[in-house]
Amino acid sequence: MSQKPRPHPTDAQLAILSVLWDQGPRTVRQVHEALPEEVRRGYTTTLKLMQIMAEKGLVARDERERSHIYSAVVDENETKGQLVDELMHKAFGGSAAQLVMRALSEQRASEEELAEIRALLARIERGQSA
Amino acid sequence: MSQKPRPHPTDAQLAILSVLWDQGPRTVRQVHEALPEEVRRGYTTTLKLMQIMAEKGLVARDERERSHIYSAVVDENETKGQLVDELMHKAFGGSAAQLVMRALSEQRASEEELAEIRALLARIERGQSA
DNA sequence: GAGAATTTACGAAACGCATCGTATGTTTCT
DNA sequence: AGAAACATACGATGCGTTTCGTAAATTCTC
Repeated sequence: MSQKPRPHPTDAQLAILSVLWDQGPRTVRQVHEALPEEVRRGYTTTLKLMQIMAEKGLVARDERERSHIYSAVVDENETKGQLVDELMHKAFGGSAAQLVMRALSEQRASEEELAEIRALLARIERGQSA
Repeated sequence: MSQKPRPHPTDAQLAILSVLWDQGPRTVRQVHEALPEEVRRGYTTTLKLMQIMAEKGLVARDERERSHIYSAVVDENETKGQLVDELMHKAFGGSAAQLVMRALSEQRASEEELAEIRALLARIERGQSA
């Protein structure tokens, strides 16, 4: 029950993970092409990053084919939760409410999104306890 | 119309800014002591960081006294908004709702906080804000 | 006034990460 | 077979940040 020393993903790594989360197991080439232009560099850069990520256990790779196939090891929700948690503590003293309020002020959410949030609130409220 | 190239604060810098936001203008020594133990290093480290932050315009300093007095230049809300915005784009495809929902799942908010959020939602809904 | 304490300034090292060039090996194409 | 395309491996470099040691100046204390 010792906490794993989880090195949280950097920006470049997160961009790669996002592709793998979205599209499932992919080759370096496929990931490279799928990266948003703003963050896409040379091919070997993507390759190197993914190799390092494999070393760190962020992704796994299947070497049976010539073009290795990479897949995300870390869980999408867990990772995003970590990032939120981190920001929450770094900038909002651990208060979820403050972060939420800032987020809602930052960018207008759509009607559907607002409805979703309201539903979630209701669910939390109902389940409350703790 | 050109956006200022705002170099957003790093973790160490954010910790310092947080002290200045909380406590107002302070000397290096005061900031240093106020830092949470987990992030506090040597005194000259804090000093150097604050000097660099001054160069970058994140903080201003008043040199009239021997112990210079530093104060935050960047706005608290704006900076936190930036950080939220950044995470929102990096990890949630720009969707505020997704970030909000993840944040609410991450850590239970208190009754008061939930009420605040509900109120904010209502306000957004009604007035469309802006 | 001498020595301790405090402060700023500054240089240097350590570190992590991103980026790329190049080498080397494999597959494909004609 | 030979050439071109493609893949991995790996070393090297650059960059920004953090961290600290040390020097120099000022203030405080006795």
